[in-house]
Amino acid sequence: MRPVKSEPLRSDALRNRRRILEVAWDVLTEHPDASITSIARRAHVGQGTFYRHFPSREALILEVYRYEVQQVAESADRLLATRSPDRALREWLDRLSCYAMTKAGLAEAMRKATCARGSLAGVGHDSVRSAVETLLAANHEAGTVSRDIGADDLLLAIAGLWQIDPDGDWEARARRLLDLVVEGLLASAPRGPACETCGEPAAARAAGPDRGATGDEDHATNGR
Amino acid sequence: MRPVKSEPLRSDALRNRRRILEVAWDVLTEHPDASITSIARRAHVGQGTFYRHFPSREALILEVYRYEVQQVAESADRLLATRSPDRALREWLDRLSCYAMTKAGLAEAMRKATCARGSLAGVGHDSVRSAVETLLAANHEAGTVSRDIGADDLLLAIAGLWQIDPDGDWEARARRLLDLVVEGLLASAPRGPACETCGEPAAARAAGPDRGATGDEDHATNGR
DNA sequence: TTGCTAAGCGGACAGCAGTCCGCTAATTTC
DNA sequence: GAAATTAGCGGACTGCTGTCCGCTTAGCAA
Repeated sequence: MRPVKSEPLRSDALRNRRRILEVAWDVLTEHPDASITSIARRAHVGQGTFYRHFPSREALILEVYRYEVQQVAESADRLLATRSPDRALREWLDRLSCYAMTKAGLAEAMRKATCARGSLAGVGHDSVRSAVETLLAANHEAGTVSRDIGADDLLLAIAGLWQIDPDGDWEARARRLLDLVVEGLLASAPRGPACETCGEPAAARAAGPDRGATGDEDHATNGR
Repeated sequence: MRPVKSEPLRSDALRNRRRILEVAWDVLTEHPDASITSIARRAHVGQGTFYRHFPSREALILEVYRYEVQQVAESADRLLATRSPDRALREWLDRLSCYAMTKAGLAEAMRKATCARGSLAGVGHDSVRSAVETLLAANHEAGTVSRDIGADDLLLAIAGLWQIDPDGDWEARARRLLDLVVEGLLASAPRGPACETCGEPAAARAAGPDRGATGDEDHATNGR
């Protein structure tokens, strides 16, 4: 218990922690479902040591990918600065899913972490969650999404993402899912969804599924 | 392996199977996360026997609640007979979530079963899946939902349902989730939801520019 | 009834998650 | 530097999932 970084760790503890993370990174990128036991063994630490640092498998994985996840989370602000709130939201979701899918094991972790009921609000998700909150807030402000919809609701709606098999044609499935979710979000807009013909609040619709040039923004690749 | 009901079971096998199901029902209603071992023990069968009948925990649970799940699944037809396709879909989804929530342990099983990647297409889900297909087909026909959206997509979209804590205020959360999903579905409609201002349909935008009307179903998703 | 055969049994077993606790050694105090 | 104090260590242990395989016995044929 107590994985929270409270007081400064003792030197050997810090060394162990780092070693575990290194080994975990190596092992997990190759065998996403390697056992905790094997990781502990390869890091030359006892089970007890492992669990003191990472209370659960998901805690480990989220920590391993923390830096990179944070990158994605932080890109929300940049997206909001250069795009309309709805487009920003959609692109961010694309990035999130893309990242989760390509980083083998992470999707799994997200899934499990979300699966462990209640832990959604738990460890490491915080950065993602707050990113979602920021994006939603901007959309609330712009009137593109109903204020009735909170971060929890959105996270729940995209829960399906973590179930997609990263080895299959995840791109198409993820796109269809996000299309659907985003359509739903925009349809909830206080000003109502767009109408092409009379052009009323059509702006809301802008975030089309095609998303051609995502080019510029760095895709937060490769951490560490 | 081979839980598929192929040839008629030998009498003792049948007896064991029934006994396991009985015990499982009792135990699971009281302790939704009772261990397989304990169920096997209380049913006076060996582990091997248990696993021969039910290859996984989820298989057991889905079998335990099979009759009731089937009831829900079958209600789809009745709903379709008395309501518009979109209303039928929505009401059915409400029923499904309501049932899953109130039947402690089932939500859990659904979650796990869906969580175990790939097994979505697996055991027991068949009745639910085909109900979804029926409902979607009706909506495709009526033009209320884009043909691009298949049963898999919908099941993915409502994956969040199984994550909701049945002990919390699941009703509100489920409602918001389903509102969102259904809005998204209807927004994808080829004829689109009518525009209040000018009455024109918002048109085909939702389906996405690429891959226009592919026509038929069989999304040929999910390889492997 | 008796014997044959394979379907089915069940417990031993391997491997894992997660806990516990006596021991070790890093750090602090003098 | 030595003693005292704990933070931290690590492996034994519990209980679980899922597999395997030698034994039992249901079902059948004569």
